Amino acid sequence: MKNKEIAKIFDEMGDMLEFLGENPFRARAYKRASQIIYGLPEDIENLYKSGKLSEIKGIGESIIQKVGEYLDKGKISAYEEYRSKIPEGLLELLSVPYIGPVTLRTLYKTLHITNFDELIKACEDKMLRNLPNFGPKKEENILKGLLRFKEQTFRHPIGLIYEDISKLLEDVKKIEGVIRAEVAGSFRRMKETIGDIDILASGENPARIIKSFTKLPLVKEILSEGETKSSVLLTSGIQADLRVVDDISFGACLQYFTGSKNHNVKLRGIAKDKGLKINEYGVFEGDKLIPCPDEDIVYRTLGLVWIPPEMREDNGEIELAQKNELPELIGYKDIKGDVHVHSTYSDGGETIRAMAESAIKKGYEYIVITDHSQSLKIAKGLEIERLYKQMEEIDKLNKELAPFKIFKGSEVDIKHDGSLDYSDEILKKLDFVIASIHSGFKDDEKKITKRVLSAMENPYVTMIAHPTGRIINSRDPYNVNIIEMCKGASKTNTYLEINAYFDRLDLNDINARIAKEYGVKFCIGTDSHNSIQLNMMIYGIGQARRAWLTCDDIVNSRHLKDFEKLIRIKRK
DNA sequence: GCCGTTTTCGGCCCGACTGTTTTCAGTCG
Repeated sequence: MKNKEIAKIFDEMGDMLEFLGENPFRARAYKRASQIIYGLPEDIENLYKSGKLSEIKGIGESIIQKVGEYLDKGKISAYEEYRSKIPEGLLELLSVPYIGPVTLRTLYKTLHITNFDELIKACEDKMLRNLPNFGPKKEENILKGLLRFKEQTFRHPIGLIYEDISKLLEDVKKIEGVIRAEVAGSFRRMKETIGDIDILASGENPARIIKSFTKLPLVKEILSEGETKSSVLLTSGIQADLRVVDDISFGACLQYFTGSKNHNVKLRGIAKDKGLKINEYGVFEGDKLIPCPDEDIVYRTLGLVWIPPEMREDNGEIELAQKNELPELIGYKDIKGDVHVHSTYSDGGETIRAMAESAIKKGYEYIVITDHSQSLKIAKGLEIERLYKQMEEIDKLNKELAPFKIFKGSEVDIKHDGSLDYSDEILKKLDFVIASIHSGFKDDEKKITKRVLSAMENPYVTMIAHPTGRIINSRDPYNVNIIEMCKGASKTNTYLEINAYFDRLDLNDINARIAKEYGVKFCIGTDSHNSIQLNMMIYGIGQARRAWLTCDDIVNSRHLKDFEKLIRIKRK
């Protein structure tokens, strides 16, 4: 599937046009097309061939022609032409704070800057301050931005900063004069990674609230401080922004700062068509303010129903909200049990009993213990003897802990030839078999897809875990053909996992949405190796909500009895 | 470059903050 690579080219073309000083709306059109293509729940090649690409808003004649050119020849001549005009690596500087297209163009044309190191040197040599519209302060900021950029090139996985953010929010809520406070931005949309933290507060005397905010213990450096808005750098190195408004504008402001940008741009377009104007203070009819203390009023005023934040990416959710046809997403409390849990039998840190008791405390009805299989020596994979011993222990515990149920499972390796790490005779004895790839990540598409497909053909395999193997900020997905995998899963009634572990979150939102189109059902599993990690379930649910999944799609949102039936469905 | 039951041309979201200016350009979200 070439969606991602094509999206990347159009994104870059947008940057190039901006840099070259072309019509900014043309640049934006490319970027928009890029985002649309990136989020497509279907293979772009199919859409192109069936002529359905032209039905998508934001994709016009010129983009379609270029998509065709890429599918045909593997490159786009317009892109190649722009690229020949711009030094390699120069556009990376657009990601540096304080450097936009205009600044970069000036730097390139006057000082002939073409990369990161040259720009650092120019700043240190004080070469920037005498350029038109530059000064010492701007030079200093750019240097700071460069150093910050060098330190922190990755976005933060949501699971790593969730607790920090919750703590910061608590601190903001305690500031004198604050009436309400919420975290907005990509955090509220439950994106798998977070760039910076957006906090929104309402209260009287915003300037005083801003002042208190900049003095919170977590704050390392103040980047900007105004009457209603401030940006700071936290001790953890993450940027946090606070915006303070009157309580009557809280809903409008929360809507506005939750984004995404594309979602908001479209909403504003709708407002405009209705003769209204939206900004962070509310909806305006001429000069008349329609107060929006709560977010749903913004949507209602525009003739829409309220849209869950996780869906706000302008991927079709606005059109559904206009028709009141939004799916009822799985809720954060709808999961009835965890299907991917390790114990001390393999590489987990706690006993089966400890994990089960923690699950009971969370209100779960069941868990599936899925320790590694024999050949994964590095993780103390279970030889058959120990697997039997584990089964006995689970039987005993189940008598004691009923009606809570521990299912006997295993995370079984898919070997290089596509066979599984236990024989069918053994697998038959388990309630829930996870098959997953832990080796041969570099296999080509054909081979790795075949491995996964043949695992799914096995009647005892219940689910494929972390189906693309990617690790956020660390390992690219292996080259499995998503569409073939989805077809296979659907055909064989094999579930696909949404792995909730903070740096996996795999399937991700886009792939899970594609899978749903093919009729695939899912389980969300935390891959926990200790009881605290059971809490990561929320990140998996967030990813599922971003994929528009409902309880009907998620097998472990079912109560024990139904779940038990659904995990046996293949064996009949 | 995209879009349009008012338009096939002329629009394209909107405001805060900073640093440079002396009324505004650039960046950011």
